[in-house]
Amino acid sequence: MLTKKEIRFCLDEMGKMFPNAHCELIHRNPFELLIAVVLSAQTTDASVNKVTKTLFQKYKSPQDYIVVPLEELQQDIRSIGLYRTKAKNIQKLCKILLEQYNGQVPKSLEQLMELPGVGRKTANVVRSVAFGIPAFAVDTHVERVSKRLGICRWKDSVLEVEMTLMKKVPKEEWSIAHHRMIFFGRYHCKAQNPDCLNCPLLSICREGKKRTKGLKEN
DNA sequence: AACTCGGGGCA
DNA sequence: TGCCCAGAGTT
Repeated sequence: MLTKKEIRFCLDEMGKMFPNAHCELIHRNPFELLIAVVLSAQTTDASVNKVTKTLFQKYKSPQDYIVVPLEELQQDIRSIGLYRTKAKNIQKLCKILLEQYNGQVPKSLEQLMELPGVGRKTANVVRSVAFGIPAFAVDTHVERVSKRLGICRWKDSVLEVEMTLMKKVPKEEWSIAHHRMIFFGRYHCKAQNPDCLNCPLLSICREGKKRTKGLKEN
């Protein structure tokens, strides 16, 4: 398992590789971010941004989403994966915001996770990005990178990965660390055929050493 | 823990 | 055209 110092080294190197790592979803307020993140499940941020660019001109508030027929909302987000269920969830979610939270987005993890279409990852992104609350959103990139590097164990659940990261990374850095790991995972430490030979983290990466064994010249 | 849901992007 | 990518919810 990597030490805190080794993890810091990793995060610093990721910062050099991706100095502009940040949340890529378009949003101007917590409500729009919540919608954007719910739409982003199992979908790339680029696809979501294509949809929200026009969506947010038409729908400004929770009321706007529930006064239209479900079919209309579904058509408006048709180009992303799982759009039928996502439209249903957004209407249910908007009703809950109006009925229970005076139309505002709640801030607690528990309240967010009770909303339909909002799981742990989505709730943590909203807390971190919209409200500036320290949170570690573990998506597939963060999970893969953590496991390959050796920050956590291969068999760890998503929750265990999150707990380990929160324990080993200073709280003030959770937000930037999670964005760096996402960029690192998406563009460099890819799921398929990662370029370990050209990775600045190879010297301490558990998986990288295994993968490059016998491949290195000399 | 395994399965389902359903698009876009890329080879 | 077929393979890979990205989470939540249900059993």
